[in-house]
Amino acid sequence: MAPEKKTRKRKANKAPSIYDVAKEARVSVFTVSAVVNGKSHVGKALKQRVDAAIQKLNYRPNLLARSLAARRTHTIGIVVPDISNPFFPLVVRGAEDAAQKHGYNILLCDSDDRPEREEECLEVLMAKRVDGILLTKAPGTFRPALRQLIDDAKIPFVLLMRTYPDLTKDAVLTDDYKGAYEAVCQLARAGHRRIGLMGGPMTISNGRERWKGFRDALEANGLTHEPELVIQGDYRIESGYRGGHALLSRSPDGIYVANYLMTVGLLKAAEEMGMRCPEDFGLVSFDDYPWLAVFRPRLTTVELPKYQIGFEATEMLLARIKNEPTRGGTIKLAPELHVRESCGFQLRPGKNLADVRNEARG
Amino acid sequence: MAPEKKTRKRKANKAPSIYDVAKEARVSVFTVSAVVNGKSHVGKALKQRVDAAIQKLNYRPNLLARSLAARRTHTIGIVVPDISNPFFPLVVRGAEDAAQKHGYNILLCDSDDRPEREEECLEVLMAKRVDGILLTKAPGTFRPALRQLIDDAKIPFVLLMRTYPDLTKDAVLTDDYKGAYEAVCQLARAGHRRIGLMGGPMTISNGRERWKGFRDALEANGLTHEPELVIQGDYRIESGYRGGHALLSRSPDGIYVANYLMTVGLLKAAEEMGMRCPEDFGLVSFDDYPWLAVFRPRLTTVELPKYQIGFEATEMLLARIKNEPTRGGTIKLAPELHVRESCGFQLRPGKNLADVRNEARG
DNA sequence: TTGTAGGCGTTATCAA
DNA sequence: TTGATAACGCCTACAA
Repeated sequence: MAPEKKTRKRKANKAPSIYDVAKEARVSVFTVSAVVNGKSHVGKALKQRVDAAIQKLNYRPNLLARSLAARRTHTIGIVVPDISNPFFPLVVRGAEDAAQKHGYNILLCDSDDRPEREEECLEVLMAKRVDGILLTKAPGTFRPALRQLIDDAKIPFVLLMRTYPDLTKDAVLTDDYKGAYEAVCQLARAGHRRIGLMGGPMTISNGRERWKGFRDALEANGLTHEPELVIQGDYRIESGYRGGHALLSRSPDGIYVANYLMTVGLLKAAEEMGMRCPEDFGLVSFDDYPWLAVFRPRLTTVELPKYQIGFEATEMLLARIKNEPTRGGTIKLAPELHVRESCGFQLRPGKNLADVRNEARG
Repeated sequence: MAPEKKTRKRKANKAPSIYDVAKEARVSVFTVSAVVNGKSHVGKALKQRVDAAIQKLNYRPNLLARSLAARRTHTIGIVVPDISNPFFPLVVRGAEDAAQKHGYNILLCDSDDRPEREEECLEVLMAKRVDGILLTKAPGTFRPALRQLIDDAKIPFVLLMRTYPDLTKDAVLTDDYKGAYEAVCQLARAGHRRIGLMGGPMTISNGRERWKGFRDALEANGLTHEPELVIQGDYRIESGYRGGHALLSRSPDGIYVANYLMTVGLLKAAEEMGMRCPEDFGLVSFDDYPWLAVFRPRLTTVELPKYQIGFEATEMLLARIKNEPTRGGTIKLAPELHVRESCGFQLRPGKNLADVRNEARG
């Protein structure tokens, strides 16, 4: 028996494949592939036939199949603690813009800063064969099996906002030490002496950095470090609220809060306690937002370049993916102090702080 | 010549495949597949051998290959105008939670409300064979070729926040008409008579709905509709800022703003013009956020259940994907009025509005 | 219950 | 320049 030529089933009301195009144009699939990808040189005539067939069938390559064959998905994963924390949307937007510029897409995951969920996210991202991962590391270290998986996959990671040296040195951070240092100096400059800290988790690198900046700034300003004025939160509103109650009851005259959500919680606590900012306490917060310029109290903040973080991290990741001779490593972006009323800068030296407060009250 | 048995190359320092597991466990790939997917009944002994092999090799199925074969990616696409608009993160979070619950992931795209970008997003999502798409439609209609693609792909869509009947009736919306109506009624209740609108684009369904609600509420309260007090923006800060300057210069005593970002812009304009809220104009805004309860002016808002929008839309989409006998159709979620000081409710009837204003000024 | 072999839609290798 | 055909890694009839 003569071996019949293998025939592909003709499409039955499903999306056309490269075979359908090849048949329509009376060429081989190779030729179609070459035309579609602009590789190899295809003769004018053939190319036109192929283009016509593509047009006629409204053909679009199946990127899944392409990814499987080419071992490249043109998709990157991004794991953030919580996209609904207003800090991250701009980071993600920066990442998306950079990715899109290079023809990549973004698979988004929220870890809620929980190690188990983070692990699930990473597993599925790797199983879906993303080309690289942007990670804002949750507290804790990877389990060995996961670590093994990551090593086997040889997939590049770039860290966002938080270090995790065991995994990689490639990271885009902000200079949190400096930011916190400047925040506290601003409070000191405004005349505050008993300065409290509503800080982040010490299990997170930037929680530690911000704490160090706070501590060193106290010292540099000749202020004493009072342990009871230091509270550790988890960057969520609720912890800022509870911490705010505790902290404010100890009457600090200035407070540095390590992120925006905790500031919101703390202000709620202040209100419940009938304490006003900046009349009763000065405040400097991390993260700035457009609306902070129009609401009162107008917050003095240390702005972090969120968009840039996402954008540069993605550029770095793509460079790794494409194996470009890259300066990877750790990038530290500069924070920027936005001075507004909440720090109490109106209360300048020369005027006694207590007096000004009484005026404000009266 | 005896046909040699087809042999798969052994893994050379790359992720183990189902073949490697099969070899290790001395079974066929079918058995491995059956064990991994929990289908079919596999004998105790074999199952144990397979499990051991999986463990030993730290095997994870390649989801790309699975998707190609099973024609199901367990990934859904979501297209929003801009994830950095604070309205959308919670929507996306709701979608992610629902998706994750069912073992799905999310591919995120920003359209910037530009039709060309929206088209690119949709094309690539479909090319990557997502199982379904959540879409916040940009203004304008689809080009025929895109429409063709969508029809050919037979992929389910669920619309978010904005209708587009030509595509599908499946949508999760908010009752924007009612929300706007109530917002304006609240302004009227607070004693305002010349009420202005800082609205959204009339090219977007909810822009029209909110406008209608505004108009009808004016009429229901016996107020006249003054065209010069109606301004159309695009839901961005900048348009609220420009519109705010224009609108405030016409001295309305109450303003309804159709979204949060435009409110931020309008408040900035007010500040530049030296006008205070609520003393100089009452304000009701759409969208609520946790921080609006702690900053001044405390905004009266019409809250939209953002998280629920994303969550329910995803549930609906997944029902379609799984071909469940579903009540699809259009869901309208109820908005919720949060009354705070910005609307001027302190200025109750009985007290003359102008008088109260003078008090506040004095 | 378990194995064999073909298909999913590309890319990539090697001849022609 | 082109074409035939084997990967890519998994699922799934159909057989045994």
